[in-house]
Amino acid sequence: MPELPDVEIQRQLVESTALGRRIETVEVRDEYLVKGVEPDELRGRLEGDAFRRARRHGKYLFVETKGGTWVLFHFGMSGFLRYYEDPEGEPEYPKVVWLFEDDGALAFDCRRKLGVVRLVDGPEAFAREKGLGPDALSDALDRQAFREAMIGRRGMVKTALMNQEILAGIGNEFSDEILFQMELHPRTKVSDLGEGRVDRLYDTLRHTLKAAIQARMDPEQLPGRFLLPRRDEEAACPRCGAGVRRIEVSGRGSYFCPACQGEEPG
DNA sequence: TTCCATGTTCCGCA
DNA sequence: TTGCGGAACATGGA
Repeated sequence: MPELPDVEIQRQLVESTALGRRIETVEVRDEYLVKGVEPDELRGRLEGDAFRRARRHGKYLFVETKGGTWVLFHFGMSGFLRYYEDPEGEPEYPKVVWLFEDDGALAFDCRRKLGVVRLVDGPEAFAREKGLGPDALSDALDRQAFREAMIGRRGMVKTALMNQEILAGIGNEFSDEILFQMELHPRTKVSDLGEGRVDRLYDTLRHTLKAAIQARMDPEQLPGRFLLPRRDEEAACPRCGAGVRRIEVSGRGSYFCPACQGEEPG
C-alpha cells in the first residue's frame, strides 16, 4: 500500500470524505500503533473537532483539524485508510477508527502493525526533524535540485531513489518501476549516469509517480508498460516478453527485465 | 514449515 | 563521511 502514490490516494480519500465533519469518537483499538501520545490524550484532542485539510510529504500523511492539531499517519508496509458508512464496510484490521457525528467512519487499517499514528507540530517541522528530503512530486524538487542531490553519490541508483533523505516518497516497488521505465539495471551506480541520464531519471520518476496516481494504483488502469503488477518471476516483461527476474539489492527483492535492463549493470 | 512482503531504524563494517 | 548489508520490528499469506 504505502509508497508516494498510495499515500496521495489516501490523502485524496480523507479530502473527499472526512473534511469538515465533526468527530464524535476516536476508537483506539490497538494502542501499539499510537506513538508518543496516550490514547486518552489523542481522543481528548480530536473528539469534538473536525479535520480541515490533508497534506502529504513523501510516504507521510498529515491531517490538520480546525483546532490546529496535526495528526500524522505513516502506513508501514500494510497500512491504509478506509471510509465507510455501513459497518460491513469496515476493513479487516482496523487499529484506530474515527467516527463522525453525522455517521460514517474513517478506519486506519494496519495488518502488520508497522504503521504509526501520532500528533506532530506540522509537515514542515516534522520533515525537518526527520531529515526528509523534498517530496518527490513537490515543486521544491526541480530538475536542478535533483541533479545536485544525485551528483557525487557513490552508491546505486536504486538505493539513492529509496533514500528518504534525498527525496521522499519512493520505496522498493517504485524504485524498480522507475529503473524499468528507464531501462537501467537495478545495480547501476549513480556515478555511471551522465548528466543526461540524471535528467532523464528525474523526468521518468516524476512521470511514473504521476501516472500511478492518475490510475489510482488500479492494476487495470496502470499504463500497460508498467512492471508493477508483474513482480513475479513467472511473469513476462510487458515491453519485450522476456522473463522477469528477481535479485537482491541492498537486501530488498528487486524485479527487473534482464533483456531490457541488462544482465549486468550498464 | 519456511520464505517473503510496498515500511523505518539501528548497528557494524569498509 | 558515505554507503552497504543485515537484523529487528509484527503479522499473515503462499
